[in-house]
Amino acid sequence: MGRGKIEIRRIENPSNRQVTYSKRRNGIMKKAKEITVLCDAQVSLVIFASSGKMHEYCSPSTTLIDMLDKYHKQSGKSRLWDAKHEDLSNEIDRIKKENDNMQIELRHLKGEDITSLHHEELGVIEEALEKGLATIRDKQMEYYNMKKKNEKILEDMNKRLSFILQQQEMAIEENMREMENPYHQQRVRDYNSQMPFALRVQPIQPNLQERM
Amino acid sequence: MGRGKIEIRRIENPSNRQVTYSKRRNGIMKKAKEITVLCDAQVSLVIFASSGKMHEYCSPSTTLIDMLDKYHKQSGKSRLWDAKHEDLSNEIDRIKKENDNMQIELRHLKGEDITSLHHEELGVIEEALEKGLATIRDKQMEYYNMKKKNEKILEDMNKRLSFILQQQEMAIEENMREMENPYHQQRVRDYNSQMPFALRVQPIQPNLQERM
DNA sequence: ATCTATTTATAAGC
DNA sequence: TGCTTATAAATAGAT
Repeated sequence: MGRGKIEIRRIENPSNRQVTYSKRRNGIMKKAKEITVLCDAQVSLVIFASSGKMHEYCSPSTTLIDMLDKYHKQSGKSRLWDAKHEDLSNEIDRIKKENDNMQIELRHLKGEDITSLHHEELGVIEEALEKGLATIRDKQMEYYNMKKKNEKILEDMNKRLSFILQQQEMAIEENMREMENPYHQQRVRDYNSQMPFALRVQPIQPNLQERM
Repeated sequence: MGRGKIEIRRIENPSNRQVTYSKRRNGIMKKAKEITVLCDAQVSLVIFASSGKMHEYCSPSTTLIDMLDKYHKQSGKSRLWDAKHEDLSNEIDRIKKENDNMQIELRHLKGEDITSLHHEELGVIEEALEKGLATIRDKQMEYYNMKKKNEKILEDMNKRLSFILQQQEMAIEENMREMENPYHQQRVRDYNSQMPFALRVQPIQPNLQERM
């Protein structure tokens, strides 16, 4: 129902998908409210967008908990809860095992708990450490090079600015010698007091914006 | 939407109400399925008719229980079900977080995913790697020293055994020259054939029992 | 968010 | 329920 007919299959364009989601979610919510009123029904509706955001509707006369109780009784699926508990327990075991393995690996990399390791295992760890260290040091080197480069740029800029400053000072002194009347002297003082601002150059070097 | 417009209020005629209920229930179910497919959403829908009859829809990729689990987390409305469930859920969250952190640390130590790290963080990692590497190398050194020590012991033993062997061979040759009758020759052959066994010394050095 | 041309849902009737 | 059809609603696409 719209300008064009659409096939009922995943909308690939994320933006379109989001828009359609909002519209249709509102539509369903409205329908849910209507059927509760029109037909004296009880509705529980929970929707999760792919983004994870949730919306819910529950008919006014009841609560989700009541609905679940009723659901429970009618479907006879009370064992689902136990099964869920078991699933959760299993997942906990699985993750814990994964956790332990990682912990051991971490400790080994930090040189802890290595007394029980064989020569070959030590070799593998050593290799991993060397590789990691090399990569980290490359990155550090990158950082230092960048810093050095920035320093050089700043130095160059300093030199240039100093040079300009000197030139201007010389020019001013020369002017002062030339102009003797009060009007001219005033102008020279003005010029001088504004100099510092003229030299406040912001060094907008892209490298300086990077993380350090 | 139909031959006539209707107000959204309870349909008094029970028969009409029942008919409308069926039609609209189907309509909502259809919409629910469509939004699941179109927008990659997850929907849980439970409807009770005033008669008490229940209908439900749940998106294919999930279960009512999972939906409720997510609902639980997002809405913060606890006590949707028993405390056990909540405990298990919480523990999973906790362990998963721990897991993620370790995973990140591991990856960093291996020099992966480090582009977003600051200089200081890189320094910390570098230090950890250096420390680990030093410890591992100490251990390796220990191993090499032990091996060298064992080698030396074996060499010494070899020298001693060679010396004894030589001595014995000399003694035998001398005996052979002295003894000429068959009886004596037989005894010498016996002695000779038993020699190798006499020299099979088991080097029971404690160092050799350690892991390598 | 708002606007419409169209599609879809559905009220009424059988 | 199922089918039909006139009409109300929902909504796709554009702005």
